[in-house]
Amino acid sequence: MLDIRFIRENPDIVKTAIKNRNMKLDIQEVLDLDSDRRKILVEVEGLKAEKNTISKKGKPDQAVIDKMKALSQKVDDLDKKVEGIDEKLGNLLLYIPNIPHNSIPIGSSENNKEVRKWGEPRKFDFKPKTHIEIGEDLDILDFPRSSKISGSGFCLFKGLGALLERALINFMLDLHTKEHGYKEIFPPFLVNRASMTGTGQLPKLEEDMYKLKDDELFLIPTAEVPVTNIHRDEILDEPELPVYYTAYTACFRREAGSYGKDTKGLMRVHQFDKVELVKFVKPEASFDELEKLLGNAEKVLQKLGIPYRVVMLATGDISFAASKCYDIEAWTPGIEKNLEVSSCSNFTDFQARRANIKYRTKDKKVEYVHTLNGSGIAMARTVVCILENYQQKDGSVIIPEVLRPYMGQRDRITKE
RNA sequence: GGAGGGAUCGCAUAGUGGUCGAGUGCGGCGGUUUGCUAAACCGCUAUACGGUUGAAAAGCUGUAUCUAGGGUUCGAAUCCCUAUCCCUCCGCCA
Repeated sequence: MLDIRFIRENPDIVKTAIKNRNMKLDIQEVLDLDSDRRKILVEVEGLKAEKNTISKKGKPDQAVIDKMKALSQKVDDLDKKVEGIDEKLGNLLLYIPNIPHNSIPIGSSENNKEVRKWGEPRKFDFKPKTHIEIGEDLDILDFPRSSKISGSGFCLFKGLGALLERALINFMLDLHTKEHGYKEIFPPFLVNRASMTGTGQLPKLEEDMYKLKDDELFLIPTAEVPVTNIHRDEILDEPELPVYYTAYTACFRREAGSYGKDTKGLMRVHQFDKVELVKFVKPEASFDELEKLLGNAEKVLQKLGIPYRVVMLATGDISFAASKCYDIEAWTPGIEKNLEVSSCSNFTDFQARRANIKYRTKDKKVEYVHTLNGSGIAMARTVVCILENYQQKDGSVIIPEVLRPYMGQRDRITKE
């Protein structure tokens, strides 16, 4: 959410931001409502002041009571008007996106900018199989049965496949806690509406979320939601910052409207595991912190030995709440794609304002923190990368060295 | 699922219809005193949204906020209703 005062004072910046995001949104109504609201506030607050003065005098006579009744009636009417405006205004503000940072390219996804590449795609002396074929041949992935149990878009890991999944989670959490200074969190997987609104999933993306109708709870689409909301409605002290959290959670996404896209195998599933990185930082540090966060996520792929590229997203491609965002795309030789395995974003004060997360500076001022998050990294697609990049001619898969301690020192996955 | 009890300023507590513009203690910040530390003493101590002065820093001022939302009343922290959360007990349960 943007600050209404910022919009009032910088309408052109907001309009440009909306245009650069290729969105159609008119902010004139917001400006009009805001100025109406302030006019009425002046009037109603004056009347309330008068009421307060009278009621402080103690027991009134009949004339005063009559006057107060009339005043109360006026105040009620005006209060209702303000309430109506507040509701409309609040709703409109929730649909105004963050201002993209001036360091990112303007335009649609075609203007995304590759900032670096790491690693060389492996050369195969045989035709590489897809992870689906590898998984079936090794009997570590079972799609027919996951469909039977749950439906399409789910996966069932078996044996060393299940162990690989668990090894990846533990490896990533250890890396981020021991080497990158994050505190480990294990949050609830079900959250309330206030949390979903705080991080920006609601109200816009409600149809993408799994919802428990009887309890008004949502399955989390990412650990970002519960972890960022840890500090919702709080004022942190400056010395506490920066706060770094990492969390493993399962993530649940309906993927409504994406039927037919990447539906094969593990590329787009309704439930997947992810290790997430979340930061709360001082405003002046947030763009440096984004680079560090990105580096932390890249480190996972480097240690796993999977080639990738880093892409800076253009104004039309970054998410609603983000000011700047990098995607990490890993190369997968079987399905021959660059798969997005991580997305690292700086939300500046956009989420903090929505979720009301602040900090108190040394000279006692209260300001919004900046929030960031990034996948560090998403599991299902990482499994795709490992299986396809490390497959051997004999059908086995070499286990990357860093994972071996988590897999009983085993060095390859073979059919059991 | 059932029965009770509770939620007040960072923490602890006082407050059962107007003098609450929320008291007190602790903590925190600033000051006095001091060779240093402590103690003692004095002062300050939240957030949001407006208005206004100012170049700005900042100040002055209004309104709202005693978990949240409704209601009663001329007037609500206080009375009533609902929701949420916490605690105790019973039942069920990994």
